[in-house]
Amino acid sequence: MEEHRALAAFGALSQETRLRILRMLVVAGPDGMAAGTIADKADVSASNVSFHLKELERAGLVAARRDSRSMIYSAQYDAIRGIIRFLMEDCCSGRPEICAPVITAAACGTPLKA
Amino acid sequence: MEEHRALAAFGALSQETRLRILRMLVVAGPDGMAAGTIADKADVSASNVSFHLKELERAGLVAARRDSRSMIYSAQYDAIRGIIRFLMEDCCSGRPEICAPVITAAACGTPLKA
DNA sequence: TCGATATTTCTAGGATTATTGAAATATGGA
DNA sequence: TCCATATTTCAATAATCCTAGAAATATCGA
Repeated sequence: MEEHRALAAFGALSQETRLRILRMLVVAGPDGMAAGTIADKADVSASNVSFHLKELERAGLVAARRDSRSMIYSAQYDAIRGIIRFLMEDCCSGRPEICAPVITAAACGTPLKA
Repeated sequence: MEEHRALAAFGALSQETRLRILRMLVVAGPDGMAAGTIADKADVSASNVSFHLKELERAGLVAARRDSRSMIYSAQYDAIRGIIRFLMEDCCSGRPEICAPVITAAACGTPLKA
């Protein structure tokens, strides 16, 4: 991931409503959620959710598709992976000891050797 | 890492100059770098570098200490780890398959089983 | 076609953030 | 003490971002 895209992604993640939306979409999975449903659950107005969804889309973190009258938004896992990787490469390239603990410890709750 | 701190960290990382500074400081290691040196290498004015360093400090990504006439700034590895972990927990809690590839693939260039 | 639903676009505002240069503060050495 | 160095603070400006509501667009069903 080039710096330019990383900057956009960090900018998109630095806003409370957007972070909340992205989290919801990650949990929702590939099926995604309709804009209206997102607005309801995130408790923001239609035009505001549209603004933030566009921002997330511009950053490549979500994708949109139309389903009848609804617009369905879904998280772009590749992009999320991209940011994590960007951070890791950025620190690890200089200081591998930074990431090592995260990798061995976190491991997404899934034991690495399982 | 609570959401509040994560938002601040993402905000700090979403600016070109600050991202550049943090990368330099990660490479510099625990010894850190003087504000003036950072300003030179990042090619920004003294007051501007001060502004951005304060922003990074507010986000907990760097720490400052005085050494004679210079202020030495150094990257806070714990905080960097914190963001990576935050992203991983956020996605992996809902969808473990997102992070798995990053963990097995990236691994900071260090083979996991070495 | 008409009306209802779902969402986006536009406009205007207020708020936050970034940049600049000048002035202020802190430190060390002559 | 005085001067030079290193950095921060301040004030003003420019730029960007967020929010809200009204109007516009798209889709569906009657």
